Amino acid sequence: MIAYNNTTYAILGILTTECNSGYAIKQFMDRSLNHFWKISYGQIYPTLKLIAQDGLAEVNVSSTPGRADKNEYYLTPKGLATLKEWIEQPIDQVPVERNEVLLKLFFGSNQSPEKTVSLLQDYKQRLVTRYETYETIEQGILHHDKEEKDAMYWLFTLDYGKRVTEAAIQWCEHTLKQVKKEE
Amino acid sequence: MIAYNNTTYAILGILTTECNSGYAIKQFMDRSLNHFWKISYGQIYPTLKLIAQDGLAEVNVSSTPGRADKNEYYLTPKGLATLKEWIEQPIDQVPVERNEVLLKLFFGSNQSPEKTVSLLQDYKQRLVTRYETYETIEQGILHHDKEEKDAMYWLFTLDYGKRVTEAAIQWCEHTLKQVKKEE
DNA sequence: GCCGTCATGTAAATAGTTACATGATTAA
DNA sequence: TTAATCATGTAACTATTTACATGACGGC
Repeated sequence: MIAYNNTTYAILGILTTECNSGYAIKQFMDRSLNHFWKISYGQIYPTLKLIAQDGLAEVNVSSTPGRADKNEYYLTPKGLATLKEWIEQPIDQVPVERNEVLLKLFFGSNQSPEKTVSLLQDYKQRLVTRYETYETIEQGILHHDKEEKDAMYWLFTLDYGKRVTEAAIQWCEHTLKQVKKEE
Repeated sequence: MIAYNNTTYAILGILTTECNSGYAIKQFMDRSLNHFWKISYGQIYPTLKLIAQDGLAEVNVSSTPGRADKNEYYLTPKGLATLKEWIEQPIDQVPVERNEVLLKLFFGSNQSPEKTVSLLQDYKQRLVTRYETYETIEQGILHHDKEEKDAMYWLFTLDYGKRVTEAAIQWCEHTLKQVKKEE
């Protein structure tokens, strides 16, 4: 079996839900996978083409009068098998998560402590906002998608986001105290 | 002033330390920035060339008899100014950290709970190993680089890594319990 | 004689974003 | 009339990794 990249598998995965067009996939991603997998149309449309070409999905052009044509993709048994095989494979390595704030902080001795304080305060603020977004999405799932077969798994990934973000916020607070001592 | 990418700034930053050749930069990165910024030779050498071209660093070819020539780069005042300016800029957005484990977990309903348990156990193991690596590096800095002007900042970034990794490990344990109930 | 370390570099492939192009409908 | 939503797509650019090529030294 051919190996695809993770973005292709992400799209195959979304095709197991109600979403079946490029546009719908993007919508779905922006609302739910956004915190750990994000892609642009520039990747979605060519990937869908490839998926269809390789027989992992079948295309159906749906025409609604007075609406642009919509290409609907439906997973074939081969497509579902390819997805399942990938899910079962253990990941080969945990990738390095690039962090621009840490990169700037690492070279912080070339800067005044006050500027470092600003950097950290700004970062903390963004993390707090992110945390609140997670909570909002979580509430949405709890209220509207409780019967959805995937709901439990969606909540797991959100819980991850919340826990890791909370740890990062606490680190900000702790580090801010340390840096302020240097002023 | 021209805008460079973060990788270029990372290299400029490393040039403020004792490291001044492509090879030394790679060594340094692998030992210290590795957990939040990783680059390959394929990026380092071309970037160093660009940095020199733009007058951000000067090159000095050091020849030791019976050794390959070494290109030593030294930051110019312009290079240092460029670095400082970048450090001071607030980051424009916190990027999405891609996570293959979360991606597989998100589509977990297409798989048996036992397989999900394996996925999480494997992930947890890798995170524990990572945590231990951070502790080792931390001890190294505390014992060997205490007088180093950058040591405090290096420890801050390690603390971040430890806290976030610990939160992820705890999430694994918590989620494993939940998934096991489904079996 | 082989392996690890020191040392520099390029070419090809892959991955991904951004900007652009198009065009219809609906609601304010 | 203007903005938002629906809908698809491509071209150019940027970023990055991987694989390859080269070669000397020192220790086992």
